[in-house]
Amino acid sequence: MKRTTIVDVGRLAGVSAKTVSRVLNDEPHVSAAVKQRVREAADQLDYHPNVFAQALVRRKSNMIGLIYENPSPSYVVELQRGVLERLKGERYRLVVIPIRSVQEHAAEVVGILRSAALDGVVLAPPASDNPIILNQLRDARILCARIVPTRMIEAAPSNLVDDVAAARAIAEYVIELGHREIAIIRGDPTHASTEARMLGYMQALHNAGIDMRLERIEPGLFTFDSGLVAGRQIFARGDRPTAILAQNDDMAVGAMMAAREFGLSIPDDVSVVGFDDSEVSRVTWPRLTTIRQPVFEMAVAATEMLVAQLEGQEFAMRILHPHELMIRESAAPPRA
Amino acid sequence: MKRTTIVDVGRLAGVSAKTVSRVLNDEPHVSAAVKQRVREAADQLDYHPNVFAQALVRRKSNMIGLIYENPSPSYVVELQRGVLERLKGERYRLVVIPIRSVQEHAAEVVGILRSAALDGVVLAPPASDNPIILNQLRDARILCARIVPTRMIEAAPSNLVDDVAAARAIAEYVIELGHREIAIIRGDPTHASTEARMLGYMQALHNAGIDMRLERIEPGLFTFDSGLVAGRQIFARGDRPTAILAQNDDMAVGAMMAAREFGLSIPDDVSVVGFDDSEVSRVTWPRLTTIRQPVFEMAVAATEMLVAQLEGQEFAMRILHPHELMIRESAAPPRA
DNA sequence: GTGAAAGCGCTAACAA
DNA sequence: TTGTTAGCGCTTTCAC
Repeated sequence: MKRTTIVDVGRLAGVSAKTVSRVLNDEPHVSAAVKQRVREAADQLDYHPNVFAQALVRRKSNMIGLIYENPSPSYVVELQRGVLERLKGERYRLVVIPIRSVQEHAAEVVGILRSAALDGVVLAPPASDNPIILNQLRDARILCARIVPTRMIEAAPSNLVDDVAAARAIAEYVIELGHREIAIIRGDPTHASTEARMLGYMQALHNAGIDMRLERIEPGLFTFDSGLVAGRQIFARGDRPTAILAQNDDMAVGAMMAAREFGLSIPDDVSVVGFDDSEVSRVTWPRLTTIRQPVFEMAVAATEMLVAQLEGQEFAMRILHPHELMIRESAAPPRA
Repeated sequence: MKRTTIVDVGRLAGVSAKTVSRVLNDEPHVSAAVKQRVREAADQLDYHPNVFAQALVRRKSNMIGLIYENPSPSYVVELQRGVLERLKGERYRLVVIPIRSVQEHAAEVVGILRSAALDGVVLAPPASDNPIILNQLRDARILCARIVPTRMIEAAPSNLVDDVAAARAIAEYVIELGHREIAIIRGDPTHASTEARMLGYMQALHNAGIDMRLERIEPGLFTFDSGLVAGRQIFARGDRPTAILAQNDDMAVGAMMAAREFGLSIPDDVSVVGFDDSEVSRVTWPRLTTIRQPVFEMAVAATEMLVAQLEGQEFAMRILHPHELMIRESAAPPRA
């Protein structure tokens, strides 16, 4: 029980293997008649090319990877949706490569990629920022495109957002609502966005002449649970803030849950805002005021960059994606 | 700039290519001294095997696919997490293959799989139920393991849940709370679970002597938006039910959102229950009473079955996974 | 426009 | 215990 090969097709069509290869790869210099005979023979035999034989000789696998940490499910979903959207109709396949902690396992990553024999990878943060990964990728000649890197911007195609300005914008919005007693829930400290967003918050607070007290800054990990824990910390203390800035939506939703545990209603007793505009921000009640980061669009764009590179076409080296303040119901002026 | 091959390693170690192959594949009959020399040479040259050459000759790609439709993000996330969990430390890679509509595209699926050259696939519903896909998979000799199939149970390894009993259980719970005016939001009609869950609901209602009125059954698609629409329909009508049974969590959350639009509070004015115990059920407020379907565990088990098949080991042909009623705060006795 | 020969990097089968 | 030979199925020369 052997599988049908190019030779079988050639035999049926009365041509050589090479000619079959030419037809199937749309190479020029084949007569129309032969073309058709070969096509029919291939159909008749239900021929499918052996992708390994092709990959072996072409040195190209037609597989790309998506590398991410998995703190926030909603973020990961958007990311994958974007990559797959761009790959639709393309002959590339997506291999998903979640890394528990990029920080800890950076050195192993390229080994994984090599043995997976990927043509290229889309790097989500914090892998997109990791110099070890970037250098090894370059050495191994694996192409990449990045989502929201903050360092080595020129090293590889990048999809950027202005995290600082975005964070400043949502903080300014909260301040304009009248809040001055504000707590912050930070993201994973190994992600560069965490510091960038922090900086944006601080600028807004500073400009408004608000003194941020250090004990009002809670650590988090971009997960719902970490937001829940941070929220409990915040509400357990005596001097309750009137607003919470969470560095992503999952943590914001966690903080909202904590508020309920303390019998606080949102936004009447406390306002909560998030970051990312992920799916969860639209399905909670009240719906979450947040900053839209076009994660889906960035994933599409990164994949576009990668595919274009692989095909030897022109591609953008960097795209700055706009953010947008999404005003919903989770933030309101503080009680008088 | 050629990549290093087994021959290069052999040359450095002073042995033949075949011996290198033996060492690297942990085959027996190699002296300890040679083994070490080869290992060192491989390290020194930073040798990585060419997986295509291996795949070509072994007829095995070490890649498995996960086939799913993507109605509910929370479901997909659990599914992937489970597969990846089992694959951790294994040399298999995961290729994700979302299908827009299995119903419509069943015939194309196997072409996709063939050209992707996967060793096997994990089939999530409704692909796990699709006879076209199952038959073509068999013909193409692609192994599979299934999650919650309802038909052709013996055709391939299956992970089952008793959807009917589970649905009956949650409906009984709602009835015991005292509800008699109950609306239902159905899932995607192309998924077999939709009918199974329907049946379970009906049994509970019937046993309690409750007459289900057809206009109280709303169609849905397992998505948040479809739940929102269904909820609006339900609340827009004059005779408001006191409880809603939604066939998954995403739709339940949509229905909760609709309730709020109508100024109804949950569970005081209306109880809502879901199905699946997905992440979203724990992050909404009130938290959703639902039926836990061990999606993660089923994905782990299905992957286990698949890997065992691929390795020629023993594997279970069917596992029945338990469901569990998760009582949270979204359902309560109706107002007196 | 078409085909023959060579080889991608590896392993199976056999030989030594 | 180790090496030799012969492919896996395809594409890349380079002839014709």
